[in-house]
Amino acid sequence: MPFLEKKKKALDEKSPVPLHVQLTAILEKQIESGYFNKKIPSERELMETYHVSRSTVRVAVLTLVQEGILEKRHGKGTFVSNKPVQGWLKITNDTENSAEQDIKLLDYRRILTPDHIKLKLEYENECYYIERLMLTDQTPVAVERHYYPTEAHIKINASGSEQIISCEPVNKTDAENLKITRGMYVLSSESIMYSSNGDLVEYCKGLFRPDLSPIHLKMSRNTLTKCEKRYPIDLI
Amino acid sequence: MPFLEKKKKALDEKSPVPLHVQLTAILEKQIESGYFNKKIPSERELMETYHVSRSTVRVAVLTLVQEGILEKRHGKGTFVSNKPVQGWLKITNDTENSAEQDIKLLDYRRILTPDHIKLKLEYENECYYIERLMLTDQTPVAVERHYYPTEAHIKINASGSEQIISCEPVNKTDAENLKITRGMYVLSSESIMYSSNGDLVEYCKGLFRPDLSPIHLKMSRNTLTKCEKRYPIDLI
DNA sequence: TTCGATTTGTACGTATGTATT
DNA sequence: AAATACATACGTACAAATCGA
Repeated sequence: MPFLEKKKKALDEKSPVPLHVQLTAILEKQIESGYFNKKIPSERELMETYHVSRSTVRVAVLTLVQEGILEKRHGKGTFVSNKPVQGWLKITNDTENSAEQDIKLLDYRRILTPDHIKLKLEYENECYYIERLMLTDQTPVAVERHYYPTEAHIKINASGSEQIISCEPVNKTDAENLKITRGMYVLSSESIMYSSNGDLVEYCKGLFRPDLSPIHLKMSRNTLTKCEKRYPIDLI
Repeated sequence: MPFLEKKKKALDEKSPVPLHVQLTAILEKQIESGYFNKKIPSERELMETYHVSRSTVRVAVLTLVQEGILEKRHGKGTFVSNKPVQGWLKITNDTENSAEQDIKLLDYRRILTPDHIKLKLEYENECYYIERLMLTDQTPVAVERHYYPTEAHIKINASGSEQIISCEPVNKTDAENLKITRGMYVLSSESIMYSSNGDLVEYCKGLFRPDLSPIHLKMSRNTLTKCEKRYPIDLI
């Protein structure tokens, strides 16, 4: 029987896995569990808690910064990032930033999960449904349909997503909303977002007028550098 | 008149800009100029050359590693990355990896630059033109049209790109090649790739059958994690 | 195969600078 | 002005991977 060891957080110096990797893992778990509200302990505090040097702490923290999980602010501290995973597909309304953006709520209710969504929502029977019309200078440019699991936390930050882009003929209602003729095609974007523990957070399907809102990606060697904005999702 | 100073590479300790930032800039320039063939000097050599500590060298190199410009290999050294920027849009042929991929060359010649491309190719009068048909299991799924500046180096690595995705009605020839009926819509992807010094390397327009090859993006918080493959571009 | 040399990885320590509160 | 937090920079030492003699 082991001694009374309540200090579960301790690094194993004899382990072949490096100290900074162990520390990274501990921090990541604590962050996921919501143990830190927004700010994590300072480098000095982490040094003392885990009996490691400052450089070890810095490497561990840096790893999580690179993964987008933490953010450092000089003179202030290190904070849990609330940068969501969404926001990579920039809708380049040809009319530039000066344009007036607007969102019109078309529908919002709790519904029985449609069959074709069920698979993606992990077979939940009910879900929340939001349908919105996006406008730029009073011109409709997109329709978005969001589906959320009923027990999902509101305002959770997604940590991963998948997106499938295609095009398809528009149906009657959407055509009317987008003010285009029936039979025209629209750009479609299906996206599924996951939380850090793998749960599904949201399924969304967007239909875009290809003439008014193509999808614009800007990339450098390692990352997407400029696809800042998707329409924000503010749950009521 | 300045003294005879051939030693252009020296860091300014009194400068407000950190040493590791200065070193990063020097290395980046040398890399771009092709000064290093593949391997850059070891950490020890850089320490001695620039009279800085190992940690300073490591920070500078790490910066370039994060930007995807360098790659480290334990026990071997640090190397100039040749990971190209292309290869982010994964064409998810619904028929999986097992499927037989094929490319049919439709056209390849030197042409007068079409007007609508001229702007993108920086007003060059002539360019190389390649038109290819992509097939999966003998089924045509996409048409790609590549335009290269005539004096561009072959097999250069792009370091940045922009991509615009939309959809449009297909013309007669493309419809025949893709074996779809005229009037149908296709997914279109315009992409422009730049070299590290900002020169344009390639302009490409791809037309995809939306039913057979939607565009699939997989993302984590900071990066695209799984959009490995675009059709390889092997110049004859 | 073994051994040494080289190179990056890990980890410690110390000191000082700069931003924020 | 002082305390706190991260940034920069120096130093040392040993471990682990690689390669060639």
